[in-house]
Amino acid sequence: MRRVDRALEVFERLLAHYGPQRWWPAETPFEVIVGALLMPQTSWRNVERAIANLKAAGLLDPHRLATAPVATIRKHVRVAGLYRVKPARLKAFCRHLVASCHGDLAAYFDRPLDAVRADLLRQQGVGPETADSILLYASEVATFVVDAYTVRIARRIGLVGSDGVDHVKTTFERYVPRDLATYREYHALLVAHAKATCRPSPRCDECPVVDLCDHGRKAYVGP
DNA sequence: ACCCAGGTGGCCC
DNA sequence: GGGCCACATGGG
Repeated sequence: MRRVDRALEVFERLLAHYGPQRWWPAETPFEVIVGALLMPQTSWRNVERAIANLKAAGLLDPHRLATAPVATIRKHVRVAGLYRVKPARLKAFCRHLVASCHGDLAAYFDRPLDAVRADLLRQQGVGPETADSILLYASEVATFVVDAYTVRIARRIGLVGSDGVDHVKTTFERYVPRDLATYREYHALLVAHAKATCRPSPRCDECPVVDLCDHGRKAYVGP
């Protein structure tokens, strides 16, 4: 099977098996950004708790976070771990938002894509995955988000070899039509699938794309 | 008592 | 530029 067909069939089968995921689980674009900054190496459950704490304290707002003491922010987001870096990143990002666009996200995103992405990558704690997550789910840019799960699954289904993140991203973007809803859904489905079966010790008999995988066979290359 | 989580930044070579 | 490593909480 050609790789383009495989990429599309896997999407269809994941969608059929898991159903629409309705990602990103946040109420506003700003919440998406806060969640993305709190996410690294942390379970979504704890990120949700941290966001709920900020909301309850009336701090879930660019201006409020930009001026709140880091110690105060830390008190609320400690549950998300890495508390010596994440609160500072959160505040710094919000200060940047206020300084560059008065906290108006629509204005922030209203620039050429390359400029926005480069600006995101300059912010503390924002790497390629966080930047693309923000663009895809907080803005409306059809860019393919590649996280550790995506790399692992892409290798399992034979879409790529032992290539790096950049190659995985360009591969998906070449084979999957550049459609916002599709990119959002595909990434959400890959995470759902990873959490369900495609962990380092997968249950092959439960995998909905098992005949496209090499679970338990030598062709599998991954962490 | 381990190991892991939807990465990132700072090292070192 | 690639290959390590610390980071910190909460859950399996």
